[in-house]
Amino acid sequence: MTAVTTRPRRHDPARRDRIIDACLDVVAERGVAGTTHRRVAAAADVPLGSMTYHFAGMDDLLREAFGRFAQQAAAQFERRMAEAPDRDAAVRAVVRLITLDVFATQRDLVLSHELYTLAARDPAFRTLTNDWMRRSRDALARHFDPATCRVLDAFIEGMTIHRALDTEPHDDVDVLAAVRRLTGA
Amino acid sequence: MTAVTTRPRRHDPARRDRIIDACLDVVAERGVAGTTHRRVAAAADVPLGSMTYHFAGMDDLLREAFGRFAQQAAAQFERRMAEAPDRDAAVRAVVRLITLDVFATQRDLVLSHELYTLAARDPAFRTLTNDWMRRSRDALARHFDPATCRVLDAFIEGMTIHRALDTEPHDDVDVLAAVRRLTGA
DNA sequence: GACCGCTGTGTACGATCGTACGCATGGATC
DNA sequence: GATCCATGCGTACGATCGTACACAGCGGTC
Repeated sequence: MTAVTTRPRRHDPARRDRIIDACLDVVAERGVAGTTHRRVAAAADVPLGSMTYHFAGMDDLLREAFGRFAQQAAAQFERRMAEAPDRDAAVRAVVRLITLDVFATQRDLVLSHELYTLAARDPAFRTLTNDWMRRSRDALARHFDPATCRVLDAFIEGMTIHRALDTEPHDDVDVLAAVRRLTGA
Repeated sequence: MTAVTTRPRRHDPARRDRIIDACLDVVAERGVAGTTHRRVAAAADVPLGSMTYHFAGMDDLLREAFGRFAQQAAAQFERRMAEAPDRDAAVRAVVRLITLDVFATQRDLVLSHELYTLAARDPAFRTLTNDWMRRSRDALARHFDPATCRVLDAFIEGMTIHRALDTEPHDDVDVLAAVRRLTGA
């Protein structure tokens, strides 16, 4: 019935993108466990039928969504590191990444954990995290040797997680000292 | 009908424990997303009704299960560190933790990630990770100063994750060097 | 040994899920 | 402007979920 509403539906290339973004929103809010086709469709304001039309299934959608997330996170990391003119500036950039930048928002923290959780079980998602890690290390490689890049990247990871989950106050000076020691600066 | 089978059902205190352990098994295998009352009941070999009898809901069960997991993981960490007689031995113990011990099994890796994911969203689970982190730091405190304990704990975390997710070969010598630098040894 | 209350279980119900499938719709072709 | 076909949507179905609730059966009490 009705059909009185405007129908500019034909050929909307942004629709698929909107679904992917909405999927990340739903995952951030309810977790992968609580992410359903219906909820994503509602968040993206598309009909339920669009879900199975654009994506083979939930796994397919999640792969695309987290691919986009990892891509954006890596790009942001690269941008931050590219701004550092020299080694000392790179050290301070790393400290800044840990103390406030990357997972400043609860959303990004949750999404990265959800991705790691998927990657821990599913090799398809592990390629996403591997690419992300490689790009991070490459971004660091402009200023540090390969072995240092590896441990430094892991250190950033661990510090970010701990600072996000820990309720106790943090001392940024300690982070700077640790990065200096780790990089031999 | 039937009722011919033996029925030693009365007062089985191990049943509740078995459900908790089975819950961890199911989570490790299918993720929190795929963990249902029915699957846990089947894994624990208890009737479905037992689920709601022993636990208020899935959240309640997960809290207990991950509480046990975090408790066991912390105890294992403490045990490993307690074996180190001096500072140098502690450094080598940390390296061993990173390179092979803690998350040697895929199961533990998956479970810890699932816990972090829950903690990132739910404060109730965050207290579990906080206790775990505090115990880890306290175990390290026998050999290192507080600031070092914090960054070292985070480094262990990050390295463990990266080594578990990364497909490239790892160099344990680099890890030793990094821990030495980080601890000022 | 008859009775009773509590512990634990079986089952059924309503909600919600993913997915298949028929059809509306609007641009392309002549 | 009539026809056709691919794109995209609405809906309905079967499966599976969490949970409520009636009741079975054993240990304690007299």
